[in-house]
Amino acid sequence: MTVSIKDVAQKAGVSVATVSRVLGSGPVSDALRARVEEAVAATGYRPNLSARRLRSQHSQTIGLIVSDIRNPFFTAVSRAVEDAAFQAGMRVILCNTDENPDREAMYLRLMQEERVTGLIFAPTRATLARLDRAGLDFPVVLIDRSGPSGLYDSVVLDNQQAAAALVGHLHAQGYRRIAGLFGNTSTTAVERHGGYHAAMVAHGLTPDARFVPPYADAAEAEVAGWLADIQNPGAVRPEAVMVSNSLLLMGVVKAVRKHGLSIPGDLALAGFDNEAWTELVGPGLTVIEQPVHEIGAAAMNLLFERLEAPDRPTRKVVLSGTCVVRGSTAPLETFRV
Amino acid sequence: MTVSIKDVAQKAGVSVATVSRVLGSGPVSDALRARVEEAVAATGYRPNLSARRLRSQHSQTIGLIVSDIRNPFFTAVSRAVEDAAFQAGMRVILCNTDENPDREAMYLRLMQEERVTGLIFAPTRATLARLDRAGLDFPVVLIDRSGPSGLYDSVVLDNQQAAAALVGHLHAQGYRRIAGLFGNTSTTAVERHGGYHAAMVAHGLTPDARFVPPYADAAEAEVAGWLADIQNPGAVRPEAVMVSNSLLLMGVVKAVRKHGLSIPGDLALAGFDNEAWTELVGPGLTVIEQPVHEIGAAAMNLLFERLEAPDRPTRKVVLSGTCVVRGSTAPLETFRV
DNA sequence: GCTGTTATTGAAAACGATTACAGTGACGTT
DNA sequence: AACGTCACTGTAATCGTTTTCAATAACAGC
Repeated sequence: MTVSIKDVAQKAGVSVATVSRVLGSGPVSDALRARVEEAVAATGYRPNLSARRLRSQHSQTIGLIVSDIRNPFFTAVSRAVEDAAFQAGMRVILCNTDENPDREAMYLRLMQEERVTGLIFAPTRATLARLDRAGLDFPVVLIDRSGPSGLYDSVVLDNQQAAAALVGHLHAQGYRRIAGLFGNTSTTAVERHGGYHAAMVAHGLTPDARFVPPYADAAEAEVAGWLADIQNPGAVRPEAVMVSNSLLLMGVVKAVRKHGLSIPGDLALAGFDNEAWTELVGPGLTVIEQPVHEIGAAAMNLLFERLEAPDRPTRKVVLSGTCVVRGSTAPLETFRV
Repeated sequence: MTVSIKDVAQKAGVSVATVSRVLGSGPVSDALRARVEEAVAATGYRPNLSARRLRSQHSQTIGLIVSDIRNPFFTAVSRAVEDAAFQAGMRVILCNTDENPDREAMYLRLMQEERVTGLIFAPTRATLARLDRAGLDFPVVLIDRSGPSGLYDSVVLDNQQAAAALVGHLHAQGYRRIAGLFGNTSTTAVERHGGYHAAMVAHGLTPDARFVPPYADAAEAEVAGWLADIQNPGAVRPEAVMVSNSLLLMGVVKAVRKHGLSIPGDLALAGFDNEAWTELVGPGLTVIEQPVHEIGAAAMNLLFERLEAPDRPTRKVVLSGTCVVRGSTAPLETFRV
């Protein structure tokens, strides 16, 4: 049915080797080259990539395993990875794990069966802990999350510094009771909590950290609890909250709106990820902007460099975020006297 | 280096055929099966998918070509497609075309070289017009965009009806000067414009449609033009605008905010795609919610059905959207007497 | 004991490409 | 004239599987 290199060779009256050389790069006389190209066009021949990969032992494929492509951070990263990959003539296999270690294990197995050239991976804490023992025979670059173990190259945000910057900004704007809201599954949240905690202490403030499952609902419920106390003047309610990711941030905004309260009048907000909508909500939300495209591109670079030099020591690329200040953290005194 | 089925066979003292049968499904005695499984575990053997695909002539791969994965609509669809694919033991190759016909052509070629089992494709109008002549030898399901030609299965929203519903809603709320803002590349926009136009005429209103490139900036600039006239009481400015996709909608919101105007007081808004942020912006934005997950799932279903019955007549699955009413289309009389 | 059946098993032929190797002229050198 | 070199070109091995086909053994029926 489908036309193979042999059919092309026959039609052009040459050997398969010659056809292969025309398609790839080898010495072929102009006359034969023309005949072959004509035969290729006439037959509509397309090389079979499975056969090519099998024979050449190069899959030209890189794996990308993230928790959920619907998370805009990973969407942007994946786009950067795919652009870089296709530019280098490689394909990408994208997998969503939903933070489920079983699925992570299954996809790691898949990566081995695909004989991927390399893998870019945002693992859960659980998988990260036993990644050393997975026996992967291709280079891995971790993104977004990474452990202290220097076994793998990685690209991460400077989470400590970013969280500290948000706390510092809120402090400078006059806020003192600054709560922190964090997801309870990723190492990212752990690091951001670290930065939050250190900065609070450094400013002589009392940390007040809450950990919730990484869903908007959970954040909304948590914050709804605080806000219910608003009628009670005696209650000590946070004046501001630092939120460790955009999904939780969305939940917090929902809770505030549902209670008919105002930002930042009743609660100041600062979060992570400069998604398009953060500019449009209320007075605009102050966020840390991650260099998402750079993170994907840097991961690909690390991967390519490691492929060239497998034995160089591993590196951790730490990129810093930018604090985008908007109305959600307006100075306290401008609206409370 | 990497362990092959031959190594496993040798270690277990059996033939490669037996190993293959253990891994797949074939008659193998319990004794040998145990020996093979032990050898597999001991060697850490992983079958080579390229070899398997080459030999079995089944790629177990489906292609997914969209314009940009960062468009939340496609993000959600892709997630649905991937879930369904992995459930069926298949892989997905995801490609972003940026609405560029050259890239579409290149990725179509790639799909042929990968010998994909099937393709799910959101083509530009240009590519759609010559898709018949592409000579693809695998089934294709079109999503989001589709022509009248019944050559391919497709899954689309009932765009005419949805746009008409928005116009009808705006009309019912008391608005009369209702502008329409559409992207100028996709068939989707064409259909939505059709629904808009018909509904306007049906309500005895004068259509006022503008077509812009599908970027937030373009929409923002367009609307900024209208709003500049606000000081001029003689100018006939739209009271409301129906926007044909969420990216443009974002641009419109930006323009209104930048001019310090209010929604819906100065301009009522209705758009497409119920993204999370539309609930949080201003008074909430009225939108048509597309059944995104269903669209992806339906596309996979059509694909699987066609694989089973290649000759059945093509089908077009038309799903209808839901109108989610929010504050951006509050009744005109509530704020203007 | 001979034959037919059943259940396993292995040998070997694909699948469709790349590539090492050898062969063939043509041509220039000595 | 003999020989080395150069530039192509074809033959055949190979990548790691699956699958066809034949071979073998065990066992029942006669």
